[in-house]
Formats: sequence, C-alpha cells, structure tokens
Amino acid sequence: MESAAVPPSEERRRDAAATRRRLLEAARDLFAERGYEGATVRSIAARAGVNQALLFRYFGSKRGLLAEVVALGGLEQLRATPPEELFETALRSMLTRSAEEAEDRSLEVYLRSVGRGDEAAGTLRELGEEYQSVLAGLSGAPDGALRADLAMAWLLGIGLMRTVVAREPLAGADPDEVCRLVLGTLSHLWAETGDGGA
Amino acid sequence: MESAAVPPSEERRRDAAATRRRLLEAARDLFAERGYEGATVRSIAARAGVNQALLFRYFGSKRGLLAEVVALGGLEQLRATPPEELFETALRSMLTRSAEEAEDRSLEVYLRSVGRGDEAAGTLRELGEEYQSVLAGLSGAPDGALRADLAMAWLLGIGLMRTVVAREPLAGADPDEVCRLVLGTLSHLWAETGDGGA
DNA sequence: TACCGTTGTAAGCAGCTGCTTACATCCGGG
DNA sequence: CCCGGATGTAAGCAGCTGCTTACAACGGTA
Repeated sequence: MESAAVPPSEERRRDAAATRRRLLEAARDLFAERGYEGATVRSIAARAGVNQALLFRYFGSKRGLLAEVVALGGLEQLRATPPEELFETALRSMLTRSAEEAEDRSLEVYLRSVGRGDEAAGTLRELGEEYQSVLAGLSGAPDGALRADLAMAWLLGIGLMRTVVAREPLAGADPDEVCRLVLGTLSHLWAETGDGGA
Repeated sequence: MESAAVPPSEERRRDAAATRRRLLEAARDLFAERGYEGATVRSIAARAGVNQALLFRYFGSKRGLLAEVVALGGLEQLRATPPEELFETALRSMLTRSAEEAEDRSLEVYLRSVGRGDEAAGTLRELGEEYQSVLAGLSGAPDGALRADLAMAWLLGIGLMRTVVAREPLAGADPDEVCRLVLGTLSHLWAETGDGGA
C-alpha cells in the first residue's frame, strides 16, 4: 500500500496524502485571510496547486474542509495549552504577525467567519465553547463564565481591530506593550466586584 | 389580490421619498443582521416591498446604499453624543436587544461587515476612525489612541459575542450587570501604568 | 504484459450575485 | 383633454458560487 518511508529526496508525482495536506494548509490560510465565505473552493484549490474536484473527493464539502482545519489547528492546540496560559497565548498569537509558520490560525478564522447566518457557525461554535469553559475556571467568582465571555470578547475584538481593521496605533503596536495593558487591566476583571471598582 | 397592506386613504401610491426611506430602513436592518455581503440587494428590496431596480436608481449601487446608511445612522448619532458618554452609550446599544425602534445599528453593521476583503471596508473605516478620535481624548496618557483602540476592541468584541455568536451567558446577561463589569474594569485601563497593574 | 483501482483533470450543472435594460403605468401641468 | 417626466416593473445580463460528472493517466500487482 503506502510505503511508510518518505521518498528520499524526490516527490512522488501522485501522492494523495501530500495533496490532502496541501489543501488543508491552503484552506487554513485562506479561511484566516478572507473568512469562510470569502475563501472560495477555487481559490483554495488554486493556492494548493490542485484541481478543485479533489477538494470534494477528500473532504466531501467545503464545510468538511473547515471542520478538519478547525479540528487540527484549533482544538488540538487548545487542548495542549495549560488554562492559565491560554489567554496570553491566544492574545500573543493574535498580536504576532502571522507571516510564516503559523500552525494555529483558528482564531483568525473564527473572527473572520462569524457574522453571518453561516453554515460555518456550527463548526466554529464548538471551538468557542472550548475556550469559554477553559477561561471560566480562571475566576473564582460565581459569574466566571460571564467574565470568561467578556475576556474572550476582548480577545476577539483586539484580533478584529488588529488583523482585520488594521488601524493604527493598534495594528503596529508592540505586542509586549499591548499584552501588558490588556493583562494588567484584565486582572481587575477577574477580581472586579461591581460595586464601583475601588 | 395585490392590494396588500396599504392603508386605503393614507399613503400616496407613487412616492419616491417614501420608497427611498423604506429602502434605507430595510438596508439598515439587513446589513446589521447579515453583514454587508450577506444582505443581498434582492433581500433588501423585498423587505422594503420595492422593486430592486429602484435601489439602483436611488442609490446607484449597493455600496452607495451602505454609505448612506452609515452616514445617517452612524455618523450623525456619533457626532451628537458627548465624548464622555460615547462608550457607555455604544455599549448599551450593543447590549440592548434592538428589537424595535433602533435608530442606529451602525456598530452592528460594522462588526458583521468587517472581516471580508470587502469593498465595504473603506466606507466603514471612516466610522471607526471617528469613534477612535473621540475615545482617544478620554485618557490623559500619551498612548491614549492605543487605549482607545483597545476600548473599542472590547466594545466590538462584546457586540460580536453577544449579537453574532449569541452564546450564553453573555447573550442573556443583564445589560446593567455587564455595563458594571466592563466600565469598572475599563476605568483601570485609562489609569493603567503598565508596571504590573497592582 | 495486462489489468484495475487510485489519482488527477476538464467541463458543466443549477443557483445565486450586483446591475442594466426595455417597457408599463401614474399623475401634474399645458 | 393629452402629453411628458417621474415612478414602478419584469426580464435578462455576465460572472461567480459550491458541487458533480465523465474521463484520462498513472502505477502497483498478478
């Protein structure tokens, strides 16, 4: 069947596994750049250098492709990150120009794809709920889940302003500086009593 | 058959001004509900109860319609609100189920429409910059504009999570409760020195 | 060598998009 | 009255969408 060994230095000319991988990477990047609806199957296939019919052969539908992208890039990485590091990790991944070698761009996909009565919504909702449940454990308050939602709202909002709106000064700000401001402020959210904040 | 729900002795049967207004209201609502790309000219015309060709006669293009919606609903209202009330006003409009009688839904339009490599981006950018310049005056810090961007990011993020993702507990939370948490926390952002936050 | 499943390709489907065109119909002013 | 612009309508354009189909070419196996 499949000779497990990777070809020494030559690419096989017919390689289903490599084609699948190329499609997944192209889809990950295009979903992140243009959102689910904005990335067409033709553009994904073109970036992968592959005939678009193969996309449907390997993933069944465009939505199937999205599900696999989110499962690989988002959910796996999320489950591998300790809860107390999750927010800062996610924030920094939002703040870092994902020029090259970005494994997980699922939050970009998320914020560029929600907003319509999409079919993408269902697939992305699961990812959002995982984030919520992890962040909810960070506050001792009984309304931890609400505060987690608010924290995630800020995270998404910052990503929206930075990578989508791309407006100065946020777009070009030093990630460390932004992290300091946001994390410093958010520490008050976890402790906020709501009786005036002072 | 087609007499529809037209009051017998009230409206003129051919009224360009009324038709324009109906189109503007339908566009405002559909842009807010589905985003610029998601709202089709056919759906807008249908909701307005108007032939879609009239949309192009009165506004030239779909984008021209958007520009007028934003100018009327967003910019006018923004300029009429005192700076120190702007954030809370905008936050509350995000938190209030805009079931009926919502004059200004421009922030909903904004957050559902950014994210695509849209043609809508240019029109909406102006609105965002107005918000930024007003909010930037609220902090005495030299990086006031950055903090304004961060505040607006939270505002948009909350709107995104509440009206788009619509996930509990944020979606159903008491607006007053959310306002208290957010405003209490944000007061620290205006004062945050960045040397630890505590 | 002959075979046959796997991999890749070209073309086309119906349905939607923003927008245009050619044509009815109304209604006020001569 | 009756004409002409304002208003409303139906049909259709080219281009795009996700997806399917029929077919060609490869390459391991018997």
